[in-house]
Amino acid sequence: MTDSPKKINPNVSVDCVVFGFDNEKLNILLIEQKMANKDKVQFALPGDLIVDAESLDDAANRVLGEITGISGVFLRQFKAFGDPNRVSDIKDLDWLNSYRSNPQARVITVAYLALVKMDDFQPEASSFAERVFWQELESLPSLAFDHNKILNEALDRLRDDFVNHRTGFELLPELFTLGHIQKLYEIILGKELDKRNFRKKILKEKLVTATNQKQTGVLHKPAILYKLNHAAI
Amino acid sequence: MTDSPKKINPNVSVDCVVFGFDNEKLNILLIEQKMANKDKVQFALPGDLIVDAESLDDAANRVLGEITGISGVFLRQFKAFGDPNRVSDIKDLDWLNSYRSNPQARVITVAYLALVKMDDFQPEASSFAERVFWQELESLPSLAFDHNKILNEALDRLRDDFVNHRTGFELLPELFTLGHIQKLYEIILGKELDKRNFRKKILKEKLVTATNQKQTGVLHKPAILYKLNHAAI
DNA sequence: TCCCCAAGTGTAAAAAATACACTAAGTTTG
DNA sequence: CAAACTTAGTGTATTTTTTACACTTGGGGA
Repeated sequence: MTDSPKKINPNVSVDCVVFGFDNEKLNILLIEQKMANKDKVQFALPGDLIVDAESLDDAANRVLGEITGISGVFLRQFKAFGDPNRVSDIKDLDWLNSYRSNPQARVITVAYLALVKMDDFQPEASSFAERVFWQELESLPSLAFDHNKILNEALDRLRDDFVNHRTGFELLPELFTLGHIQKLYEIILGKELDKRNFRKKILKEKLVTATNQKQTGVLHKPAILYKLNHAAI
Repeated sequence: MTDSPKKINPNVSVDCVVFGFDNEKLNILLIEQKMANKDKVQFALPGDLIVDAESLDDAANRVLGEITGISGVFLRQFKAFGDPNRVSDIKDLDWLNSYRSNPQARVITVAYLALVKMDDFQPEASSFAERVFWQELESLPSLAFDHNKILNEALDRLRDDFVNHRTGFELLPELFTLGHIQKLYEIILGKELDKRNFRKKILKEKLVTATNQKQTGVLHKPAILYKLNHAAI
Protein backbone atom coordinates (compact mmCIF):
# COMPACT_ATOMS: atom_id res chain seq x y z
CA MET A 1 0.00 0.00 0.00
CA THR A 2 1.17 3.52 -0.61
CA ASP A 3 0.84 6.40 1.77
CA SER A 4 -1.64 8.10 -0.49
CA PRO A 5 -3.98 10.25 1.59
CA LYS A 6 -7.06 8.68 0.05
CA LYS A 7 -8.07 5.10 -0.10
CA ILE A 8 -7.15 3.91 -3.54
CA ASN A 9 -9.37 1.53 -5.36
CA PRO A 10 -6.94 -1.00 -6.78
CA ASN A 11 -9.31 -2.37 -9.38
CA VAL A 12 -10.56 0.57 -11.34
CA SER A 13 -8.69 3.18 -13.30
CA VAL A 14 -9.61 5.93 -15.68
CA ASP A 15 -7.78 6.73 -18.90
CA CYS A 16 -8.12 9.97 -20.78
CA VAL A 17 -7.95 10.25 -24.54
CA VAL A 18 -7.40 13.96 -25.04
CA PHE A 19 -7.42 15.06 -28.64
CA GLY A 20 -5.80 18.38 -29.32
CA PHE A 21 -6.52 20.57 -32.29
CA ASP A 22 -3.95 23.13 -33.47
CA ASN A 23 -5.82 24.35 -36.55
CA GLU A 24 -3.71 22.03 -38.61
CA LYS A 25 -3.66 18.49 -37.35
CA LEU A 26 -5.19 16.27 -34.76
CA ASN A 27 -2.88 15.50 -31.86
CA ILE A 28 -3.17 13.24 -28.89
CA LEU A 29 -1.92 13.83 -25.37
CA LEU A 30 0.55 11.16 -24.30
CA ILE A 31 2.82 10.54 -21.37
CA GLU A 32 6.22 8.93 -21.33
CA GLN A 33 7.01 6.83 -18.29
CA LYS A 34 9.61 4.43 -17.01
CA MET A 35 8.80 0.79 -17.37
CA ALA A 36 8.82 -1.43 -14.28
CA ASN A 37 12.23 -2.98 -13.48
CA LYS A 38 13.84 -1.51 -16.55
CA ASP A 39 15.12 1.77 -17.66
CA LYS A 40 13.28 1.55 -20.91
CA VAL A 41 10.42 3.95 -21.38
CA GLN A 42 6.96 3.51 -22.79
CA PHE A 43 4.21 5.81 -24.05
CA ALA A 44 0.71 5.73 -22.67
CA LEU A 45 -2.51 7.61 -22.28
CA PRO A 46 -2.74 9.59 -19.06
CA GLY A 47 -4.65 7.53 -16.56
CA ASP A 48 -4.51 6.15 -13.06
CA LEU A 49 -6.41 4.33 -10.38
CA ILE A 50 -9.42 6.02 -8.89
CA VAL A 51 -9.79 6.74 -5.21
CA ASP A 52 -12.91 6.18 -3.19
CA ALA A 53 -15.33 9.01 -2.66
CA GLU A 54 -14.95 10.46 -6.11
CA SER A 55 -17.19 9.87 -9.07
CA LEU A 56 -15.76 8.41 -12.23
CA ASP A 57 -16.10 11.79 -13.90
CA ASP A 58 -14.29 13.47 -11.05
CA ALA A 59 -11.60 10.82 -11.12
CA ALA A 60 -10.96 11.42 -14.79
CA ASN A 61 -10.56 15.13 -14.23
CA ARG A 62 -8.36 14.69 -11.19
CA VAL A 63 -6.09 12.14 -12.84
CA LEU A 64 -5.67 14.20 -15.97
CA GLY A 65 -4.81 17.23 -13.86
CA GLU A 66 -2.36 15.39 -11.65
CA ILE A 67 -0.43 13.79 -14.45
CA THR A 68 -0.49 16.44 -17.12
CA GLY A 69 -1.40 19.69 -15.40
CA ILE A 70 -4.43 20.04 -17.64
CA SER A 71 -7.74 20.85 -16.01
CA GLY A 72 -11.06 22.33 -16.93
CA VAL A 73 -11.56 20.03 -19.87
CA PHE A 74 -14.89 18.49 -20.72
CA LEU A 75 -14.22 14.77 -20.46
CA ARG A 76 -16.87 12.37 -21.64
CA GLN A 77 -16.98 8.72 -20.71
CA PHE A 78 -17.16 6.44 -23.70
CA LYS A 79 -16.38 2.89 -22.69
CA ALA A 80 -15.06 0.58 -20.01
CA PHE A 81 -12.29 -1.87 -20.86
CA GLY A 82 -11.72 -4.94 -18.78
CA ASP A 83 -10.29 -7.95 -20.53
CA PRO A 84 -8.62 -10.24 -18.00
CA ASN A 85 -5.52 -10.44 -20.16
CA ARG A 86 -5.43 -6.70 -20.24
CA VAL A 87 -1.96 -5.78 -19.03
CA SER A 88 -2.33 -4.18 -15.65
CA ASP A 89 -2.74 -0.51 -16.12
CA ILE A 90 -1.03 0.67 -12.98
CA LYS A 91 1.67 3.20 -13.63
CA ASP A 92 2.89 3.95 -10.16
CA LEU A 93 5.80 1.58 -9.59
CA ASP A 94 5.25 1.08 -5.87
CA TRP A 95 1.73 0.02 -6.56
CA LEU A 96 2.77 -2.17 -9.36
CA ASN A 97 5.25 -4.08 -7.25
CA SER A 98 2.85 -4.66 -4.39
CA TYR A 99 0.29 -5.66 -6.90
CA ARG A 100 2.44 -8.32 -8.44
CA SER A 101 1.52 -10.64 -5.59
CA ASN A 102 -1.75 -11.26 -7.34
CA PRO A 103 -1.04 -11.99 -10.96
CA GLN A 104 -4.68 -12.78 -11.61
CA ALA A 105 -5.73 -9.26 -10.87
CA ARG A 106 -6.42 -6.85 -13.63
CA VAL A 107 -7.61 -3.34 -13.70
CA ILE A 108 -10.84 -2.28 -15.28
CA THR A 109 -10.41 1.07 -16.91
CA VAL A 110 -13.10 3.54 -17.76
CA ALA A 111 -12.03 5.52 -20.79
CA TYR A 112 -12.79 9.21 -21.26
CA LEU A 113 -12.65 11.36 -24.33
CA ALA A 114 -12.01 15.06 -24.77
CA LEU A 115 -11.21 17.42 -27.59
CA VAL A 116 -9.41 20.65 -26.82
CA LYS A 117 -7.59 23.51 -28.42
CA MET A 118 -3.92 22.69 -27.99
CA ASP A 119 -2.94 26.31 -27.45
CA ASP A 120 -5.11 26.52 -24.37
CA PHE A 121 -3.29 23.75 -22.57
CA GLN A 122 0.41 23.51 -21.95
CA PRO A 123 0.95 20.06 -20.48
CA GLU A 124 3.41 19.77 -17.59
CA ALA A 125 4.59 16.37 -16.50
CA SER A 126 4.20 15.38 -12.89
CA SER A 127 3.37 12.30 -10.83
CA PHE A 128 4.85 9.22 -12.48
CA ALA A 129 5.04 10.77 -15.93
CA GLU A 130 8.53 11.57 -17.12
CA ARG A 131 7.20 13.69 -19.88
CA VAL A 132 3.83 14.79 -21.24
CA PHE A 133 3.49 15.85 -24.83
CA TRP A 134 1.24 16.29 -27.80
CA GLN A 135 1.76 13.69 -30.48
CA GLU A 136 0.44 13.99 -34.01
CA LEU A 137 -2.15 11.34 -34.58
CA GLU A 138 -0.65 10.55 -37.96
CA SER A 139 2.62 9.42 -36.47
CA LEU A 140 1.45 7.64 -33.38
CA PRO A 141 3.90 5.37 -31.60
CA SER A 142 3.01 2.02 -30.16
CA LEU A 143 1.42 2.56 -26.78
CA ALA A 144 1.56 0.59 -23.55
CA PHE A 145 -1.19 -1.75 -22.38
CA ASP A 146 -4.24 -1.75 -24.64
CA HIS A 147 -4.02 1.98 -25.16
CA ASN A 148 -3.85 1.84 -28.92
CA LYS A 149 -7.14 0.01 -28.90
CA ILE A 150 -8.70 2.51 -26.51
CA LEU A 151 -7.49 5.37 -28.66
CA ASN A 152 -8.94 3.89 -31.82
CA GLU A 153 -12.32 3.43 -30.23
CA ALA A 154 -12.19 7.00 -28.99
CA LEU A 155 -11.48 8.26 -32.48
CA ASP A 156 -14.42 6.31 -33.88
CA ARG A 157 -16.65 7.85 -31.28
CA LEU A 158 -15.34 11.35 -31.90
CA ARG A 159 -16.04 11.07 -35.61
CA ASP A 160 -19.47 9.67 -35.00
CA ASP A 161 -20.28 12.67 -32.84
CA PHE A 162 -18.99 15.07 -35.44
CA VAL A 163 -21.11 13.57 -38.16
CA ASN A 164 -24.13 14.23 -36.01
CA HIS A 165 -22.97 17.76 -35.16
CA ARG A 166 -22.99 16.97 -31.47
CA THR A 167 -19.64 18.52 -30.73
CA GLY A 168 -16.82 20.60 -32.05
CA PHE A 169 -17.58 24.27 -31.60
CA GLU A 170 -15.96 24.37 -28.19
CA LEU A 171 -12.65 24.14 -30.00
CA LEU A 172 -13.00 27.42 -31.75
CA PRO A 173 -11.84 30.77 -30.42
CA GLU A 174 -14.48 33.23 -29.28
CA LEU A 175 -14.66 34.71 -32.73
CA PHE A 176 -14.02 32.48 -35.68
CA THR A 177 -14.59 32.24 -39.38
CA LEU A 178 -16.64 29.65 -41.18
CA GLY A 179 -13.41 28.51 -42.75
CA HIS A 180 -12.12 27.64 -39.29
CA ILE A 181 -15.08 25.42 -38.55
CA GLN A 182 -14.78 23.72 -41.88
CA LYS A 183 -11.11 23.00 -41.36
CA LEU A 184 -11.89 21.55 -37.95
CA TYR A 185 -14.47 19.23 -39.45
CA GLU A 186 -12.19 18.23 -42.28
CA ILE A 187 -9.40 17.31 -39.92
CA ILE A 188 -11.55 15.31 -37.56
CA LEU A 189 -13.38 13.50 -40.32
CA GLY A 190 -10.25 13.06 -42.37
CA LYS A 191 -11.76 14.22 -45.66
CA GLU A 192 -12.44 17.37 -47.61
CA LEU A 193 -15.85 19.01 -47.60
CA ASP A 194 -17.51 21.26 -50.16
CA LYS A 195 -17.30 24.86 -49.00
CA ARG A 196 -20.69 26.02 -50.16
CA ASN A 197 -22.57 22.98 -48.94
CA PHE A 198 -20.83 23.06 -45.61
CA ARG A 199 -21.74 26.69 -45.05
CA LYS A 200 -25.35 26.11 -45.95
CA LYS A 201 -25.60 23.33 -43.41
CA ILE A 202 -23.84 25.08 -40.57
CA LEU A 203 -25.80 28.28 -41.03
CA LYS A 204 -29.10 26.44 -41.17
CA GLU A 205 -28.43 24.87 -37.81
CA LYS A 206 -28.24 28.36 -36.35
CA LEU A 207 -25.58 27.52 -33.82
CA VAL A 208 -23.44 30.45 -34.92
CA THR A 209 -24.18 34.11 -35.57
CA ALA A 210 -22.28 36.56 -37.71
CA THR A 211 -20.78 39.55 -35.95
CA ASN A 212 -20.00 42.79 -37.77
CA GLN A 213 -16.28 42.23 -37.36
CA LYS A 214 -13.77 40.98 -39.86
CA GLN A 215 -10.53 39.13 -39.70
CA THR A 216 -7.41 41.28 -39.67
CA GLY A 217 -3.79 40.60 -40.41
CA VAL A 218 -4.36 37.99 -43.04
CA LEU A 219 -2.89 38.21 -46.48
CA HIS A 220 -6.11 37.70 -48.33
CA LYS A 221 -9.71 38.83 -48.24
CA PRO A 222 -10.68 39.02 -44.56
CA ALA A 223 -13.49 36.74 -43.49
CA ILE A 224 -16.49 37.69 -41.43
CA LEU A 225 -16.14 36.62 -37.82
CA TYR A 226 -18.84 34.51 -36.21
CA LYS A 227 -19.61 33.73 -32.62
CA LEU A 228 -21.28 30.82 -30.89
CA ASN A 229 -24.99 31.00 -30.27
CA HIS A 230 -24.90 29.72 -26.72
CA ALA A 231 -28.65 29.87 -26.38
CA ALA A 232 -29.09 27.32 -29.15
CA ILE A 233 -26.93 24.71 -27.47
CA MET B 1 -15.31 -13.37 2.43
CA THR B 2 -17.50 -16.02 0.91
CA ASP B 3 -16.43 -19.44 -0.16
CA SER B 4 -16.90 -18.56 -3.76
CA PRO B 5 -14.56 -20.64 -5.93
CA LYS B 6 -13.22 -17.60 -7.73
CA LYS B 7 -11.64 -14.49 -6.41
CA ILE B 8 -14.33 -11.88 -6.40
CA ASN B 9 -13.51 -8.34 -7.33
CA PRO B 10 -15.31 -6.31 -4.68
CA ASN B 11 -15.26 -3.06 -6.59
CA VAL B 12 -16.74 -3.78 -9.95
CA SER B 13 -20.11 -5.18 -10.89
CA VAL B 14 -22.06 -5.62 -14.07
CA ASP B 15 -25.76 -4.89 -14.48
CA CYS B 16 -27.85 -6.17 -17.34
CA VAL B 17 -30.72 -4.25 -18.84
CA VAL B 18 -32.53 -6.94 -20.78
CA PHE B 19 -35.42 -5.68 -22.85
CA GLY B 20 -37.93 -8.31 -23.86
CA PHE B 21 -40.24 -8.04 -26.82
CA ASP B 22 -43.45 -10.05 -26.89
CA ASN B 23 -44.87 -8.67 -30.15
CA GLU B 24 -46.98 -6.33 -28.11
CA LYS B 25 -45.05 -4.40 -25.53
CA LEU B 26 -41.58 -3.75 -24.34
CA ASN B 27 -40.71 -5.51 -21.10
CA ILE B 28 -37.75 -5.43 -18.84
CA LEU B 29 -36.19 -8.29 -16.91
CA LEU B 30 -36.19 -7.61 -13.18
CA ILE B 31 -35.34 -9.50 -10.06
CA GLU B 32 -36.97 -9.32 -6.68
CA GLN B 33 -34.67 -9.72 -3.73
CA LYS B 34 -34.69 -9.42 0.03
CA MET B 35 -33.33 -6.22 1.42
CA ALA B 36 -30.49 -6.36 3.91
CA ASN B 37 -31.57 -6.63 7.56
CA LYS B 38 -35.23 -6.42 6.69
CA ASP B 39 -37.83 -8.63 5.27
CA LYS B 40 -38.91 -6.05 2.81
CA VAL B 41 -38.17 -6.74 -0.81
CA GLN B 42 -36.86 -4.57 -3.59
CA PHE B 43 -36.73 -4.77 -7.37
CA ALA B 44 -33.51 -4.46 -9.29
CA LEU B 45 -31.76 -5.18 -12.54
CA PRO B 46 -29.92 -8.48 -12.59
CA GLY B 47 -26.30 -7.79 -11.79
CA ASP B 48 -23.46 -8.82 -9.52
CA LEU B 49 -19.79 -8.41 -8.79
CA ILE B 50 -17.34 -9.67 -11.34
CA VAL B 51 -14.69 -12.24 -10.60
CA ASP B 52 -11.11 -12.07 -11.71
CA ALA B 53 -10.04 -13.81 -14.87
CA GLU B 54 -13.20 -13.02 -16.78
CA SER B 55 -13.72 -10.19 -19.20
CA LEU B 56 -16.45 -7.67 -18.57
CA ASP B 57 -18.44 -9.17 -21.41
CA ASP B 58 -18.04 -12.64 -19.97
CA ALA B 59 -18.99 -11.39 -16.54
CA ALA B 60 -22.21 -9.89 -17.86
CA ASN B 61 -23.16 -13.17 -19.50
CA ARG B 62 -22.25 -15.24 -16.48
CA VAL B 63 -24.11 -13.02 -14.02
CA LEU B 64 -27.21 -12.89 -16.14
CA GLY B 65 -27.16 -16.66 -16.45
CA GLU B 66 -26.57 -17.29 -12.77
CA ILE B 67 -29.31 -15.02 -11.55
CA THR B 68 -31.98 -15.46 -14.17
CA GLY B 69 -31.16 -18.67 -16.01
CA ILE B 70 -30.94 -16.73 -19.26
CA SER B 71 -27.93 -17.32 -21.47
CA GLY B 72 -26.93 -16.91 -25.07
CA VAL B 73 -28.05 -13.32 -25.24
CA PHE B 74 -26.09 -10.66 -27.07
CA LEU B 75 -25.21 -8.20 -24.33
CA ARG B 76 -23.65 -4.91 -25.32
CA GLN B 77 -21.83 -2.64 -22.93
CA PHE B 78 -23.17 0.89 -22.93
CA LYS B 79 -21.89 2.77 -19.90
CA ALA B 80 -20.12 2.57 -16.57
CA PHE B 81 -21.74 4.11 -13.52
CA GLY B 82 -19.70 5.04 -10.50
CA ASP B 83 -20.96 7.91 -8.42
CA PRO B 84 -19.53 7.67 -4.92
CA ASN B 85 -22.97 8.16 -3.44
CA ARG B 86 -24.20 5.33 -5.56
CA VAL B 87 -25.76 2.89 -3.12
CA SER B 88 -23.62 -0.19 -3.04
CA ASP B 89 -24.80 -2.58 -5.65
CA ILE B 90 -24.00 -5.79 -3.90
CA LYS B 91 -26.91 -8.15 -3.69
CA ASP B 92 -25.45 -11.13 -1.93
CA LEU B 93 -26.22 -10.57 1.73
CA ASP B 94 -23.10 -12.24 3.10
CA TRP B 95 -21.02 -10.00 1.00
CA LEU B 96 -22.99 -6.98 1.87
CA ASN B 97 -22.54 -7.53 5.59
CA SER B 98 -18.82 -8.04 5.38
CA TYR B 99 -18.65 -5.06 3.15
CA ARG B 100 -20.35 -2.76 5.60
CA SER B 101 -17.07 -2.41 7.44
CA ASN B 102 -16.01 0.06 4.79
CA PRO B 103 -18.83 2.54 4.31
CA GLN B 104 -16.70 4.60 1.94
CA ALA B 105 -16.57 1.88 -0.61
CA ARG B 106 -18.82 1.91 -3.57
CA VAL B 107 -19.15 -0.33 -6.50
CA ILE B 108 -18.56 0.75 -10.03
CA THR B 109 -20.98 -0.98 -12.31
CA VAL B 110 -20.63 -1.55 -16.00
CA ALA B 111 -24.06 -1.64 -17.57
CA TYR B 112 -25.02 -3.93 -20.41
CA LEU B 113 -27.94 -3.83 -22.76
CA ALA B 114 -29.77 -6.57 -24.61
CA LEU B 115 -32.99 -6.96 -26.50
CA VAL B 116 -34.54 -10.41 -26.77
CA LYS B 117 -37.67 -12.19 -27.74
CA MET B 118 -39.44 -12.91 -24.48
CA ASP B 119 -40.75 -16.26 -25.65
CA ASP B 120 -37.23 -17.56 -26.10
CA PHE B 121 -36.27 -17.02 -22.50
CA GLN B 122 -38.09 -18.31 -19.48
CA PRO B 123 -36.37 -16.72 -16.53
CA GLU B 124 -35.76 -18.89 -13.48
CA ALA B 125 -34.72 -17.30 -10.25
CA SER B 126 -31.59 -18.51 -8.55
CA SER B 127 -28.68 -17.12 -6.55
CA PHE B 128 -29.87 -14.27 -4.37
CA ALA B 129 -32.91 -13.50 -6.48
CA GLU B 130 -36.21 -14.46 -4.90
CA ARG B 131 -37.99 -14.05 -8.15
CA VAL B 132 -37.16 -13.11 -11.73
CA PHE B 133 -39.84 -11.73 -13.98
CA TRP B 134 -40.67 -9.68 -17.01
CA GLN B 135 -42.13 -6.30 -16.19
CA GLU B 136 -43.91 -4.10 -18.68
CA LEU B 137 -41.89 -0.99 -19.24
CA GLU B 138 -45.02 1.13 -19.05
CA SER B 139 -45.67 0.16 -15.46
CA LEU B 140 -42.21 0.07 -14.08
CA PRO B 141 -41.81 0.04 -10.30
CA SER B 142 -39.21 2.01 -8.45
CA LEU B 143 -35.95 0.11 -8.57
CA ALA B 144 -33.14 -0.31 -6.08
CA PHE B 145 -29.86 1.61 -6.23
CA ASP B 146 -29.55 3.82 -9.30
CA HIS B 147 -31.18 1.23 -11.50
CA ASN B 148 -33.94 3.47 -12.77
CA LYS B 149 -31.30 5.82 -14.07
CA ILE B 150 -29.36 3.00 -15.69
CA LEU B 151 -32.50 1.71 -17.31
CA ASN B 152 -33.41 5.09 -18.75
CA GLU B 153 -30.00 5.52 -20.27
CA ALA B 154 -30.27 2.05 -21.75
CA LEU B 155 -33.57 2.91 -23.34
CA ASP B 156 -32.14 6.07 -24.88
CA ARG B 157 -29.33 4.05 -26.34
CA LEU B 158 -31.63 1.37 -27.66
CA ARG B 159 -33.76 3.93 -29.46
CA ASP B 160 -30.73 5.65 -30.88
CA ASP B 161 -29.60 2.34 -32.34
CA PHE B 162 -33.00 1.67 -33.82
CA VAL B 163 -33.16 5.04 -35.51
CA ASN B 164 -29.91 4.19 -37.24
CA HIS B 165 -31.12 0.68 -38.12
CA ARG B 166 -28.23 -0.87 -36.28
CA THR B 167 -30.26 -3.45 -34.48
CA GLY B 168 -33.60 -5.10 -34.15
CA PHE B 169 -33.88 -7.90 -36.65
CA GLU B 170 -32.52 -10.45 -34.23
CA LEU B 171 -35.84 -10.24 -32.43
CA LEU B 172 -37.81 -11.58 -35.31
CA PRO B 173 -38.60 -15.21 -35.95
CA GLU B 174 -36.84 -16.93 -38.82
CA LEU B 175 -39.63 -15.97 -41.15
CA PHE B 176 -41.47 -12.77 -40.51
CA THR B 177 -43.69 -10.24 -42.20
CA LEU B 178 -42.93 -6.62 -42.84
CA GLY B 179 -45.73 -5.83 -40.44
CA HIS B 180 -43.83 -7.59 -37.69
CA ILE B 181 -40.76 -5.44 -38.21
CA GLN B 182 -42.83 -2.32 -38.28
CA LYS B 183 -44.57 -3.19 -35.05
CA LEU B 184 -41.21 -3.84 -33.44
CA TYR B 185 -39.94 -0.45 -34.49
CA GLU B 186 -43.09 1.26 -33.37
CA ILE B 187 -42.88 -0.27 -29.93
CA ILE B 188 -39.23 0.52 -29.41
CA LEU B 189 -39.51 4.05 -30.70
CA GLY B 190 -42.81 4.62 -28.99
CA LYS B 191 -44.56 6.12 -32.00
CA GLU B 192 -46.49 5.08 -35.07
CA LEU B 193 -44.83 4.87 -38.46
CA ASP B 194 -46.31 5.17 -41.93
CA LYS B 195 -46.68 1.72 -43.46
CA ARG B 196 -45.72 2.54 -47.02
CA ASN B 197 -42.76 4.70 -46.12
CA PHE B 198 -41.50 2.17 -43.64
CA ARG B 199 -41.60 -0.60 -46.21
CA LYS B 200 -39.80 1.44 -48.79
CA LYS B 201 -37.00 2.15 -46.39
CA ILE B 202 -36.61 -1.36 -45.04
CA LEU B 203 -36.63 -2.91 -48.48
CA LYS B 204 -34.13 -0.43 -49.83
CA GLU B 205 -31.65 -1.39 -47.14
CA LYS B 206 -31.77 -4.94 -48.49
CA LEU B 207 -31.38 -6.57 -45.11
CA VAL B 208 -34.37 -8.80 -45.74
CA THR B 209 -35.46 -10.95 -48.68
CA ALA B 210 -38.91 -12.13 -49.56
CA THR B 211 -39.49 -15.87 -49.58
CA ASN B 212 -42.25 -17.47 -51.61
CA GLN B 213 -44.14 -18.43 -48.49
CA LYS B 214 -47.12 -16.79 -46.90
CA GLN B 215 -48.50 -16.45 -43.44
CA THR B 216 -51.10 -19.06 -42.45
CA GLY B 217 -53.71 -19.19 -39.75
CA VAL B 218 -54.41 -15.51 -39.64
CA LEU B 219 -57.90 -14.11 -40.04
CA HIS B 220 -57.04 -11.67 -42.77
CA LYS B 221 -55.08 -11.51 -45.98
CA PRO B 222 -51.89 -13.50 -45.36
CA ALA B 223 -48.66 -11.56 -45.60
CA ILE B 224 -45.57 -12.57 -47.53
CA LEU B 225 -42.89 -13.98 -45.26
CA TYR B 226 -39.42 -12.49 -45.33
CA LYS B 227 -36.12 -13.77 -44.05
CA LEU B 228 -32.98 -12.08 -42.89
CA ASN B 229 -30.27 -11.45 -45.39
CA HIS B 230 -27.40 -12.59 -43.23
CA ALA B 231 -24.85 -11.76 -45.88
CA ALA B 232 -25.80 -8.11 -45.74
CA ILE B 233 -25.20 -7.77 -42.01
C1' DT C 1 -72.14 -14.34 -49.82
C1' DC C 2 -70.99 -10.83 -47.01
C1' DC C 3 -68.06 -8.96 -43.48
C1' DC C 4 -63.88 -8.26 -41.19
C1' DC C 5 -59.08 -7.43 -41.09
C1' DA C 6 -54.49 -6.50 -42.02
C1' DA C 7 -51.69 -6.76 -46.54
C1' DG C 8 -50.18 -4.47 -50.18
C1' DT C 9 -49.43 -0.72 -53.39
C1' DG C 10 -47.98 4.65 -56.00
C1' DT C 11 -47.53 9.32 -56.47
C1' DA C 12 -46.81 14.03 -55.63
C1' DA C 13 -44.58 17.49 -52.80
C1' DA C 14 -41.12 19.06 -49.80
C1' DA C 15 -36.71 18.78 -47.90
C1' DA C 16 -32.00 17.54 -47.92
C1' DA C 17 -27.75 16.37 -50.16
C1' DT C 18 -24.66 16.92 -53.82
C1' DA C 19 -21.94 18.83 -57.65
C1' DC C 20 -19.97 22.63 -59.50
C1' DA C 21 -17.03 27.87 -60.86
C1' DC C 22 -16.66 32.40 -60.69
C1' DT C 23 -16.07 37.19 -58.43
C1' DA C 24 -14.48 39.93 -54.22
C1' DA C 25 -11.33 42.03 -51.02
C1' DG C 26 -7.58 42.41 -48.90
C1' DT C 27 -1.89 41.85 -48.83
C1' DT C 28 2.50 41.58 -51.02
C1' DT C 29 5.67 42.34 -54.65
C1' DG C 30 7.86 44.65 -58.45
C1' DC D 1 0.16 51.79 -58.68
C1' DA D 2 -0.54 47.67 -61.15
C1' DA D 3 -0.30 42.90 -61.11
C1' DA D 4 -0.22 38.70 -58.58
C1' DC D 5 -1.58 35.99 -54.85
C1' DT D 6 -4.73 33.97 -51.48
C1' DT D 7 -8.81 32.78 -49.21
C1' DA D 8 -13.79 34.63 -48.74
C1' DG D 9 -18.03 34.49 -50.41
C1' DT D 10 -21.99 33.35 -53.32
C1' DG D 11 -26.37 30.43 -56.47
C1' DT D 12 -28.38 27.04 -59.14
C1' DA D 13 -29.62 22.74 -61.06
C1' DT D 14 -29.91 17.73 -60.09
C1' DT D 15 -30.49 13.87 -57.38
C1' DT D 16 -31.85 11.63 -53.31
C1' DT D 17 -34.51 11.24 -49.26
C1' DT D 18 -38.46 12.11 -46.55
C1' DT D 19 -43.11 12.80 -45.87
C1' DA D 20 -48.11 12.70 -46.52
C1' DC D 21 -51.87 10.35 -48.04
C1' DA D 22 -56.32 6.24 -49.56
C1' DC D 23 -57.83 2.57 -51.95
C1' DT D 24 -57.90 -2.44 -53.47
C1' DT D 25 -56.73 -7.37 -52.26
C1' DG D 26 -57.15 -11.99 -50.33
C1' DG D 27 -57.82 -14.83 -46.89
C1' DG D 28 -60.96 -16.56 -42.65
C1' DG D 29 -65.23 -16.48 -40.06
C1' DA D 30 -70.15 -15.88 -39.54
